[in-house]
Amino acid sequence: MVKKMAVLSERQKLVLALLVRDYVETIEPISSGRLVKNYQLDFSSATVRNEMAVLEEKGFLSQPYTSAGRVPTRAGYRYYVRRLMGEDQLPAHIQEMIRHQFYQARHDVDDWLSLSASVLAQHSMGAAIVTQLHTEKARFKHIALLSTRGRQALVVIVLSSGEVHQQTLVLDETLSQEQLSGIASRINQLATGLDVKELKEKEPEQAGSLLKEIFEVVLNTLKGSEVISSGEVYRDGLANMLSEPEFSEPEKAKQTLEIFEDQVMLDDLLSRTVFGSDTPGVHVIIGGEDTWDQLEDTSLILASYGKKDHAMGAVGILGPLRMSYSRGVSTVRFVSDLISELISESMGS
Amino acid sequence: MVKKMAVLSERQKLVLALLVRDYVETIEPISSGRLVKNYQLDFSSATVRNEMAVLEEKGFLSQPYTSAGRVPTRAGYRYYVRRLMGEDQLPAHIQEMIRHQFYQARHDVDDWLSLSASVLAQHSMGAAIVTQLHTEKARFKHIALLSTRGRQALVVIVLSSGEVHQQTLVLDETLSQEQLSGIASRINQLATGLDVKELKEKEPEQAGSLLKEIFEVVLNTLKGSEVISSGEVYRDGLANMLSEPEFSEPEKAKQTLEIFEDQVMLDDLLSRTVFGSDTPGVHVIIGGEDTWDQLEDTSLILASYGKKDHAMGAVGILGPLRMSYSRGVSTVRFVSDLISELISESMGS
DNA sequence: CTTAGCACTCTCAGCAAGAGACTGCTAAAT
DNA sequence: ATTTAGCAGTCTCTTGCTGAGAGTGCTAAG
Repeated sequence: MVKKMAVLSERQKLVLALLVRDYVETIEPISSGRLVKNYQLDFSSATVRNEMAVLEEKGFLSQPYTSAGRVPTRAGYRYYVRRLMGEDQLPAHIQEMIRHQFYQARHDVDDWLSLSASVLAQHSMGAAIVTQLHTEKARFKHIALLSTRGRQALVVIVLSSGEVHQQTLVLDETLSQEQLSGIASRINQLATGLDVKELKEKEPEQAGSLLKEIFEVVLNTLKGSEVISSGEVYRDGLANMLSEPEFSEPEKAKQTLEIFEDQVMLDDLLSRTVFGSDTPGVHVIIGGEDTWDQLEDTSLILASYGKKDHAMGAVGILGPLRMSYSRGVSTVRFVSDLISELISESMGS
Repeated sequence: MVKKMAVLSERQKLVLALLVRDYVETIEPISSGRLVKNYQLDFSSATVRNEMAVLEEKGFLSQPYTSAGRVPTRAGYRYYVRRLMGEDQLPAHIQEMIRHQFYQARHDVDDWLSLSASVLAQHSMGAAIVTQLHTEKARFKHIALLSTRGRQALVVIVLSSGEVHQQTLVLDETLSQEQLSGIASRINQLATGLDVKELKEKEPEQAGSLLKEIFEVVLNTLKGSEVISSGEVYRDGLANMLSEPEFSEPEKAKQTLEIFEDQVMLDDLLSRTVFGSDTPGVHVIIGGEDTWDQLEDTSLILASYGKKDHAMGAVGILGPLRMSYSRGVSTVRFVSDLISELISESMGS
């Protein structure tokens, strides 16, 4: 589905671009005079007014009330991001700084993700989300059973993608670590390398209820992993986002917070954008794009990380419509590339 | 340190109690007349006014401006919670409902915790925090090494308390699951049942750099577990809290959010209250209690769960000063007792 | 010690007036 | 045909004022 986009003259594009940039900084309706003065345009404010009127008619600008300055509409932001916004690189010294932080957490992959969230939050002045997830057709690789305390046991399942699932079980009776290890190695012998279908055939008929029970857990894990769903989600910078003036209205703040907390929404969003589309790179979702009503006043900048054929997760930031898109895009791109790089490096050749 | 508390007449206590309750519901300054009318007091508004003046002088009430109604101060809330508030039980049908939810998640201990957060958030209309943590002197119990993908490996360490730690490592070379299992069982033979000190003596001199490296990880884990620190933290109901009118001022909202996000603060708070004190039960922290400046406009209701000698974690809710303390306390108490019960049950005899 | 009565204080909503900020339009200039 | 200066018109925002209402503190009587 390709949307028809109105054709704008060069000067109209210029006016729109300047207006968006200025508005993002000042959060105040921008007047024609201001634009001319601030950017030393070589045409007059009356001309700008005429162009603004056209831009308004095409739906890119709006006025809070008659004869106030203009404000970009959702469509205005979209046009700006897709056609007008230059693609800045993140300044070299900031790149260096971020790299440095990552190399310090060299040994723990989970740390990379939570660090990413923190870095994104910091550099975007907004809220950040980082997910783990799995899209590859899953095969069973390995299971470990660990006795923790009393009747509790921890089940850790590793899939061929490298993804790890775990779950605490409460058993019917207390079992020693040796007994659990025994069960685990039986399952490992039985199931290594199999996918869901193959696994189902091997299901033990009546081989002791516990073995069967744990087999069930494995099966469910594999089944569950066929759905695109983010596992653990790292969030950061909520406070940043809520200090944006647009969220001083409690209603909007609440709305946006619910998105931030709502895993289901997030999964839907990711599978329909970064993971659903075949164009790689950074995706910008502005005001819900007429698809997600709840996101009316929120924009997201998202990107996947990991290899194309088995993407491993997504990173992104979340902010008001009026956010610095160019800064955001370059930050998200840089971080997602960096994680991809670190991960592929750590996977050896 | 026992604080001297002003002595109040019975009638003053009554006025304070009614005022707090009424204010919590209405969020409006309470006038003398209103109190008399609403609760059919058998003395006049003038009398109430006199009592209010006394209460104000003692620091329990304040006026937003000359001749408006009265509002409780932090000290007022404290006196109310410690001396005046009755201890309601959670209504039976709600207890039943919550129990039901928990029994549905019977098999996964982690689910209990995230469910607790959700239940607390729902029933308190505030934000909820649930932590895992460890206080017992830790001994090593078991380790598992799992090959995930390429050079990445997952280290899972179980301590004698039943606590589980895990970490992803990036190895120098790709190792097979068999090789990793071999290393794990060597460490298990070597270290099972030992504490930090004993473990240090057994440290392998030069037995292959990988074995040594993983041994380091075990050591650090044990060391780390001597500090009181919450592990994973479950949060819920943020949106609830931010829809409270007192947080419509962005500054306060931000302040409180930072607490919600700040792990260090939370650890400090917990170790100095629920885990630091020898009185068991529910702790109410009102407006930071002159100790935590950031909590000026926030109250917390906290309780630990698990057995006394090896407490396993804390649950709590977080809201504005003007929160329903009696409801909150009974909810937190019920949930923490319920988790304790479920856990001790699942630990067998 | 309690209470009725009253003067006083302070907020809040409403209204009017003036200033300021921009726009839209028209007519002249390029 | 396009651009621009000029100007009337529109809308917001601030300020000051007024009257109503709510609630207190004080005083003097019960």
